[in-house]
Amino acid sequence: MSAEIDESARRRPTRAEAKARTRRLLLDAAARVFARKGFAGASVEEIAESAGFSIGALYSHFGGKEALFLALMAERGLGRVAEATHTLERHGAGTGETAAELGRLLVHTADEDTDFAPLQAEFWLYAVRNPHVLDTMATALREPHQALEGLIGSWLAERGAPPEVGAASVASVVAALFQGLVRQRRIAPDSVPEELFGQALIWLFTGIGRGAAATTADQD
Amino acid sequence: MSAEIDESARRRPTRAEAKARTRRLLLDAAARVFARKGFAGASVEEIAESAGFSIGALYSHFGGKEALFLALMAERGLGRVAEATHTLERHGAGTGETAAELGRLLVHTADEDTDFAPLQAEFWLYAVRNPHVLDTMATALREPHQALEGLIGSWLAERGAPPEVGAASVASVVAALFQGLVRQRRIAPDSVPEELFGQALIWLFTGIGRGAAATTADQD
DNA sequence: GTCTATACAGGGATAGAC
DNA sequence: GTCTATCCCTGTATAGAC
Repeated sequence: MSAEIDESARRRPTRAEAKARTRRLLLDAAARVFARKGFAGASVEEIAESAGFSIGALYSHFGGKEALFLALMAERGLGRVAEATHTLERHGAGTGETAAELGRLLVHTADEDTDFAPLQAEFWLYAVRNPHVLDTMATALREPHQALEGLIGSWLAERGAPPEVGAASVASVVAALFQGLVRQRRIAPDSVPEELFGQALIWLFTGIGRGAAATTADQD
Repeated sequence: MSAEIDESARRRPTRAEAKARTRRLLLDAAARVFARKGFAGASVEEIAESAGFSIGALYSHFGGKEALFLALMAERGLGRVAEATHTLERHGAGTGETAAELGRLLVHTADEDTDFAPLQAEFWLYAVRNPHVLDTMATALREPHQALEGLIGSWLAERGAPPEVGAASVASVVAALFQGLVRQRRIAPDSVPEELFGQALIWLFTGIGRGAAATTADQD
């Protein structure tokens, strides 16, 4: 995990580096504990101990429990979603290969990165309950959402989609679908097989490509 | 809300009726408070007072905070989703009219029934964190999910979808999409316009009807 | 910067009166 | 059945030592 740190830095960490390391370890621990116990259910003691420090260190770096939570939200708003989007850029649109890739992404998020979805849910709940952090949340979401939007814009162009179809709307649909399926898989895995996400996107993009218009009745 | 109770019952409520009424009021209050404060953040005192009773009454009807929460989960697992599905049965598949109806359903759920989504999130988090209630949650979900599945089965048949397309999978996709869009709308309303849910379903069903197969590459 | 010790508040649960 | 009073644990936050 810290293999990238070069030798000199490892031998003589400066105070600033040590401080930054403590901060990072506290944030990692906070992500784990908040995901597993929730914001209200988590105690600062458990977070500090899980990071290998004491309560005092936590209060020194962050003002308290809420400040720590908000810092986490700002720094890791959407986890590794940016990377995932980048991965997808290597592929075309709606092919079987992309679908398989997306299936693996969903399975990994739901079954292996088990802290991701609960932490996202905690962030969402906190934002909904505290209107003054709604903006923070919306801001954290904007960047990855726009990355997805750009990617989808290319896909739409490749497939010759009608110009009325906005990439932003399609991006919202894709993101909603992903989050919804991940959560559903956690409580009823059988109802969300690995291929479903990719399959749904194929359906979606096929439908868009075939010019199903907004207010138009079906063509039967 | 209690307009259906006949006159005689209103004049002389038996002890059993009074008890049932207290229980219902406590459950209503619990739904409100749990939605607004979360499971850990809610206090039994606030729930009891919000219902117009004291802590003692709550402990008499339910064993405690957790038992109350679980009772709520079992009784209202998915809120008014069953009714919503029933509403949709009055319409055909993928028409502009149905789309408009679905848009209104989403807007109502996101903007007006403001306690719904947070309460669902609390249920989900609790189930994910306490494996022994995962079954309870899955069970509460099965019935409405099957209703949706039946509805979608008819739609698929009407539109002449390929037989490989399973109604269960499509139902998962539709449910995931709905939940995802509702949550997204709460933090960034502009990114989820009223028509989006209906529009997405039109895309989806058009794609399915045009025979976009699972592992088949696109037909360009 | 990080630790230990402590003050202080909040809330879950129970006992007994009515 | 419902209420009031109380016990006791947990957890946040702070103060001062090193």
